[in-house]
Amino acid sequence: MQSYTEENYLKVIYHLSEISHPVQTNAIAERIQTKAASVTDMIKKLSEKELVHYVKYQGVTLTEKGKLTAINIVRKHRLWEVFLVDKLNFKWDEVHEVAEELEHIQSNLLIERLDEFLDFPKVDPHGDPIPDKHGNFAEMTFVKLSKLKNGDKGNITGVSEHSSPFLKHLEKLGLTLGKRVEVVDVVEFDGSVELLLEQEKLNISREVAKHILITKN
Amino acid sequence: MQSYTEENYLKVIYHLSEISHPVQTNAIAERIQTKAASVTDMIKKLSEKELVHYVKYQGVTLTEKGKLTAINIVRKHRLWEVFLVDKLNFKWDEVHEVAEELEHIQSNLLIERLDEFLDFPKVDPHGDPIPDKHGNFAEMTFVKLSKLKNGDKGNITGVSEHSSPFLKHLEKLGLTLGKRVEVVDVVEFDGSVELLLEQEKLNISREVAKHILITKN
DNA sequence: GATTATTTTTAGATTTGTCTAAATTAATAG
DNA sequence: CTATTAATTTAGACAAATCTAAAAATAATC
Repeated sequence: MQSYTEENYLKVIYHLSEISHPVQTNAIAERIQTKAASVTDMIKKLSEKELVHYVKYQGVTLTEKGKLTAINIVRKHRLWEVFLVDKLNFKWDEVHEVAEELEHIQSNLLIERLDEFLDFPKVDPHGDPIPDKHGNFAEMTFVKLSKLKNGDKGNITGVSEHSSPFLKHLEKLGLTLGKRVEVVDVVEFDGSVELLLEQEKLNISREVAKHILITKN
Repeated sequence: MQSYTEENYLKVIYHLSEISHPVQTNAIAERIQTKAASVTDMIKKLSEKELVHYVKYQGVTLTEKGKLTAINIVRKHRLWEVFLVDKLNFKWDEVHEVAEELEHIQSNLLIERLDEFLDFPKVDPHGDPIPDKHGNFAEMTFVKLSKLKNGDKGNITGVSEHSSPFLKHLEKLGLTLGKRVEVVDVVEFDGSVELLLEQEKLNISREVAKHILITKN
């Protein structure tokens, strides 16, 4: 059993692993809002518990055991987000902080029952995949909207940026999960994208397009 | 804002206040599974924060501020219990430990939405009253089953003992919340009670009868 | 009312997670 | 390849919550 704090470190290392391998001390410190020295201390502890591989000055990677623990926390986080949005009418930009707390509740029965109650969702309200109880993710087949060509069509199935300002912006534009879009034109000058959404034309910056995930069809 | 630990102390002091006034150090230590010395330390801290009145060697009582905090935790605990039983099909003897964790989640929005989602329940799965967001309890009008006389009728509306063995025992006898019972005879010899429950006769010990709460009608 | 017994408190130590400041290692630039 | 900069680690300290052992206060008993 790990402490609340240890769980947070594992989760952060897991997420950062998708960007850089191995994960460096400073990156963790920034995400966890703490100092590099504190991170070093905690990494040593996690290393003794065989949850991470650690080589001085080289950064950390999760062991199989650590990865499973981290994935389980991600599973709980995302299931709670679905609960908050689907059952308690939270908006998709309001769920993160509360889910950060709920993800640490210890009860396998609770989480399996919650999964069932929510009808075994495959993605959270941001389109991020929810692993099953064994830590397996369903295959996801989306591409960044910024990679589409003129005439390409598809549904919005996720976002790769979860800040409230970004999500609110998408909300205002009507670009929410499940919506169908068609690329009318990719502007050569600035890379911005001209879209067709429910018969309406709209233009989004390349920066925004990069963070919208599309399942082509 | 209080820590997880401070919240637990306040909750325990609140519950013990219903038995003895003021609450003594040892009683708290036993409930919190810690040592008397640790309790003294924490009480001093809570006293400095003006959450309890504390006089050395005389025990503690909650201040108005401390009482409100405690009631809010009780509110959260009981609402989560309703959620677990009504929505996730937990049994009434399975909910306590999980609710002990969930009661510390910090989010007013969450708890108000949960209250709404559960349709503003007035009692938890054990019949204990759920205070509203201002800390007010609905008036409860029940008596111990052991106080009823021959011929008295009423509905089971609560229990005053929450241990799993006791609840499982009631479950097996069919004595669950809402059930209507009639007292056929109070046995003079041992104080045991002969009941009529759905046309079936059954006998329960005085010890059990003392912990079943009845609304007469 | 003096003497035990019980309860509570103090004093000092421990653990977990954090910090600052200094030292060390690695990376980068000339 | 050396000098500078950046990242990381060590050493020592601190706050929160706990503990043990001893001292102090209160309660119970003869």
